[in-house]
Amino acid sequence: MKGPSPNPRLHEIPEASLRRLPIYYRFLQQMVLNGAFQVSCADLARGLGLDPTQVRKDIEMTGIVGKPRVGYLLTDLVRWLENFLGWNRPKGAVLVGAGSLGSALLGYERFRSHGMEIVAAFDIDPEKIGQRVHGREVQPLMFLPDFVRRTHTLLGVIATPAAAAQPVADLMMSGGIRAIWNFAPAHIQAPPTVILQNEDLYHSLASLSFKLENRLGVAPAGNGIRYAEDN
Amino acid sequence: MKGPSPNPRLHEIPEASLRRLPIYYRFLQQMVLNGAFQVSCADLARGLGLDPTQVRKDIEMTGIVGKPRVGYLLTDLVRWLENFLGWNRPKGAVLVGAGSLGSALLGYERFRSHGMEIVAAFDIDPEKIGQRVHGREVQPLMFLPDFVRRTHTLLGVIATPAAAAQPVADLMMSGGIRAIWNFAPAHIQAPPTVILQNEDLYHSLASLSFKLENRLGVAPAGNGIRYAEDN
DNA sequence: TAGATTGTTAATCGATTAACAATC
DNA sequence: TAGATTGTTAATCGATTAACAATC
Repeated sequence: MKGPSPNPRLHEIPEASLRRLPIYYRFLQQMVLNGAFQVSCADLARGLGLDPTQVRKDIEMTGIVGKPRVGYLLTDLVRWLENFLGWNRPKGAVLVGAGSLGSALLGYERFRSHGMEIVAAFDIDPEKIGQRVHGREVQPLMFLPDFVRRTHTLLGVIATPAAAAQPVADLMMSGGIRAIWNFAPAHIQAPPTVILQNEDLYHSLASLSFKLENRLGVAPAGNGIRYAEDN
Repeated sequence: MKGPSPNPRLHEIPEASLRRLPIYYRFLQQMVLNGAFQVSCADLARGLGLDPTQVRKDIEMTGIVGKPRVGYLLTDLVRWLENFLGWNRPKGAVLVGAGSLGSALLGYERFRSHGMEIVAAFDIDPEKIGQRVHGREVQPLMFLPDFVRRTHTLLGVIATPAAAAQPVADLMMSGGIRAIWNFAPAHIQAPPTVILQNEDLYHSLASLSFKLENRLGVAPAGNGIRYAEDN
């Protein structure tokens, strides 16, 4: 068995498929705990209530080869996915914004086994600077570019208020950050060379609120605001 | 001007479009602050660096009618979007899990102006029960079904460890919860009558980690784990 | 062998993008 | 009027789903 071979079409892998892999991964880990030692895509589809063809396509996309009529060796598939996603090679990250969300993120110990380790935290608030949050001392924001440059950190996490997001992103990029995980509810402008991933909760909330009213028919009578011009 | 008319195809509105509306909304609010009073889709596209046709389609989808050569009255469009998304009709929600993430979510005051108000928090940990978090007293988890039934709450937020997610979801549904916003890294099984929205950070991390390595070429030499069978 | 599963190709579906007519 | 923008239809693109051959 070999590691994933260099795939010339790596950039063509659909985002949606990438985001489903952790679902499979978690289910596989559960199977390991349950003492299983092999697994088929059909097992995965059944267990998770997903479309079998989709699961097949997603797994196939990672390049692993299975055995017809058998499936995959469980531990092989788990390690394959870890390697495919880079979860066995944690990448250092800096976090800006030691508020409640930032502190919560600093407490996510399992980020490390999922490809990311937050190695330093920064804030602009003198009250927060110097405090220790989950074992890391909050540093002054102005130290960030130098820190990033010195440590060759490529990943930045933004957990600031909306207004600070763009300046913080600029500061990160000035130090050499190449990928930004943005939790602030703000649109960040960045060159296409920088990977930008937004985790804006209000985006989700828009979808959820809309569905709740329209799919469940929960909206109040009248179903709308009234304008003066209404008759 | 009238509110959005009943649209027989509401369920066909693409998720992706729904999730872009908050981006426009925020930009429009900024424009209001800047003193503008009208706006075209082209303005939005330019300002946000998005495809103009896509912005047009998204805005049109909400059913608002504009004026050729002019666009939309800024305040009209802002209110239209608020109404379309249900953001002017906050829906009560219960939260389970008063850990660091749950506490952070309880602190999001602007959820209320985005369609959701967390009206109660629950936990199973005796240490947490009775504590006040951002003005709400943490109640014993066992009180949840009755609370939900009594208050006709339809929305549930899960911010528990993974293992608790499914039982908590079941408890919520037993009380009448119809939509679940799940922040726990776990796959939840629910009937299709329940709206389920997962905010699993590890899904995002999978995508981010993969892109960082493969789009930026950051993976270490060898680019893979080595198995004993390797030559 | 029979049959379940992988591997692969084709068909469908839906979202994005492009083109163009209508309008103020 | 001219021209920018809305409104609408068509074309493209990509992801999902279906079909089927290969394999152990």
